[in-house]
Amino acid sequence: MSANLQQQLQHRGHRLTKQRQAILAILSHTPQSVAMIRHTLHEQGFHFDKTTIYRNLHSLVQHGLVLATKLQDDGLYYELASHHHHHHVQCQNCGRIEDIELDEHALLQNAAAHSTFAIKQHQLEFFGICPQCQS
Amino acid sequence: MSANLQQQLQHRGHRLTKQRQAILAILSHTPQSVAMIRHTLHEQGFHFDKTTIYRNLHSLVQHGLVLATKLQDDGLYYELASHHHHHHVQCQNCGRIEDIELDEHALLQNAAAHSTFAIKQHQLEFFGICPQCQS
DNA sequence: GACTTATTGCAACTAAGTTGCAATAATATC
DNA sequence: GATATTATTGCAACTTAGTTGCAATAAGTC
Ligand SMILES: [Mn+2]
Ligand SMILES: [Mn+2]
Ligand SMILES: [Zn+2]
Ligand SMILES: [Zn+2]
Repeated sequence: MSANLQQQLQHRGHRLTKQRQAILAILSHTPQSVAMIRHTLHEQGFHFDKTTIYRNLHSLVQHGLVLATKLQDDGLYYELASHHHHHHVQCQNCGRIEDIELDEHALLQNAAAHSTFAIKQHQLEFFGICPQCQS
Repeated sequence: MSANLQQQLQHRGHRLTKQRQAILAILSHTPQSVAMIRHTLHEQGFHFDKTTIYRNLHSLVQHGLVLATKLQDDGLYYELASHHHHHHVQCQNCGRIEDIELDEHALLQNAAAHSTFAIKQHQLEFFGICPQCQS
């Protein structure tokens, strides 16, 4: 767990419980579902209550340390927020998820040019076949 | 209900029940949640079981007559599939949803240029403030 | 009208996520 | 280190959208 992240947590009055640390240790820049996170925690020998996991994810999102994304299935996927804004591609065959960094400026102009709304945010995910599954 | 739609249904062995007709009559090109659809049905004096509504929406999506979209909240939003591919903007203030037709070619090139996946589909929704809510 | 079978309604169920609360433990203060 | 404060945890009970099995109903066909 980065010193920076730890600072941010404590600065906000968050405590460094072993639950929160374990959860943060599992999160990465690849979005993971709650089921995946819980599964990994179990593999590592942790047996936290689901309530604890949900509450931690929510508060981390609330405080901007973690991002929640919707993908194809139900529920949310969580990833560390420490990267700059980007999107994802998910393999329709194996489920692998990868970051994809678009030309955001082009995207936003494209949108602004076709709507009268003052656009504040967007949600964009791609689906396809990853290199491994192509061959 | 368009003659074309009716044809498609019967061609696929679907029956024109009053339930299915009422549901289709409510659907438009603006995505609606199941709650909204059920609410309108009630207003119109129909009291179909929720099972019937879910099953109809699912089979209509399955057969390509209806599109299901994810927006900000949980659950899916349904709209008629008879338009060409497009996206939506949802007002963060009043909830109003509008179609938005992007330059899809530019979007897909933007994506292809930044990923090694063979991209097959995408999911893109915008959120902002509608003209009415701006003033 | 009689026949076939897609569709409906109902009741029971499932499971993800939430809530209230008393017990616990991380931090601050001395 | 001991003490006080309160964020956080675990548990049990609950909520609620959506699903499933099945017998009754009603489209569509001849
Ligand atoms: Mn990412
Ligand atoms: Mn639309
Ligand atoms: Zn793959
Ligand atoms: Zn509005």
